[in-house]
Amino acid sequence: MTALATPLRPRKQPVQARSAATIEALHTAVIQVLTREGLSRCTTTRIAERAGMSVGSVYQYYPNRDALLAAVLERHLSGIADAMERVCLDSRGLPVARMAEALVEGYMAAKLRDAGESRALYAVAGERGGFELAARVYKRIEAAVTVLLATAPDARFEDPAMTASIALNALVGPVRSILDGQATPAFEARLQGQLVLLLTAYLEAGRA
Amino acid sequence: MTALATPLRPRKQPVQARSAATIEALHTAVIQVLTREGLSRCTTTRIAERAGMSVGSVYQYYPNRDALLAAVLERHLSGIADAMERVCLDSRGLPVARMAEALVEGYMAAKLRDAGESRALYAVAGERGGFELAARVYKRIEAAVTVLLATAPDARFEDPAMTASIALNALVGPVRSILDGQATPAFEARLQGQLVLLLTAYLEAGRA
DNA sequence: GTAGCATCTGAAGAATCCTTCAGTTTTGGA
DNA sequence: TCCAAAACTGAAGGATTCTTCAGATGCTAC
Repeated sequence: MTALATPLRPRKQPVQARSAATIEALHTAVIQVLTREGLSRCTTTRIAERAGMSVGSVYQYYPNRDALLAAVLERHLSGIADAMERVCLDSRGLPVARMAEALVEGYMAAKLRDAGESRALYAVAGERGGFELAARVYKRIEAAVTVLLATAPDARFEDPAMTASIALNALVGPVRSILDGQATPAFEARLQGQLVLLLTAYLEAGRA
Repeated sequence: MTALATPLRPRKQPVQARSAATIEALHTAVIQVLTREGLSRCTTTRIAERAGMSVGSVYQYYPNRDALLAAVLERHLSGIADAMERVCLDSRGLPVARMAEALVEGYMAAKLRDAGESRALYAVAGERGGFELAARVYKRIEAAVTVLLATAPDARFEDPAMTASIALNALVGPVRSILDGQATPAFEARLQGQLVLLLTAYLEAGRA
């Protein structure tokens, strides 16, 4: 809610190799505790125990619990954004139908790669700096998609930024619904087809 | 996570008029504390204080904090579902383009009517019974939309249930993005137009 | 091999929180 | 008017949690 930017930053950078491993263990422990216990029981003690270290070590790298959770969320979201930016670069100049395909496949792949992680972090994204963090990362992706749309040979959009925003956000809900309920690969495939249809129809209908 | 159905139920029904008022005050207090303090600081004491009553009173109606939060969330979601079911009834037999309009307008109206409430409850929906509760309510809406789609004179869908699910979930993301960032009414209107375009294009493209 | 920095440990203080319950106040009907 | 049931009160027990810090341990460069 308030400006918690500074105290949400990590505390120090790893110097030796083992500390990098510690941070890694910490991050995966967060995911595990989150899925097994839920956000409210995702406590520093439990995280440390799961990571096989002492509570004190946690505070060596993060000034408080929220900073740790924010770091894990940020890494996750950054990964998604990286993947999407790559997709956008690789799809420049394609017809919009192909862009739709690429965007859907890229987003689904990125989110479903570590389904557990994605699922677990939804709760974190709904609190504290989570909102702002997620919003910032989505802006990144939106910007990339906006640029991408401008390169389409078979379409020109009146307001590419808004089109990009709608297109992206339209994927969020359906993909999350897969993650919440557990879907079979077969169902996922059908759903991917439907999402491609959704985006393609929207993009083709929306060109000026 | 685990089966907490029973202890999440309210504890007793109001008999006198004042107790109904108490419950009402409790619910609005939850929303207020939620928006002002966030989920983790949305404590029984703070809620009671905000509602102008003693902590004990809270436990007269709800067996625990989670049950109270679940009740508030349930009422909110039920309201959305009611509105959407009404929209579906009122739109039977219309061409799919009109259905798309009605669905978008109905959903946006329902969610934005109490924007603060919607915003506040996203956090609650991401924890505990929130998942299941939200899933259940969305199933209700999906069912209504599925039935609605079958009445379209200008389209027949191969898998109406999936089409309904995609269409609905596609609205979730964009509308939430409005709620998170604060949007001007002008922007909301433009966005509504885009969502109508999105749904219309999808439904018209998806008819068998 | 050893000095010195990097990491780790984990008990303990301080702060909340959830929930209960014995007792008080209010209400509505007889 | 009066009383039994309904509501409400709020201090206190029991349980967690977050965070710190003084000391132990591991690593690496010299």
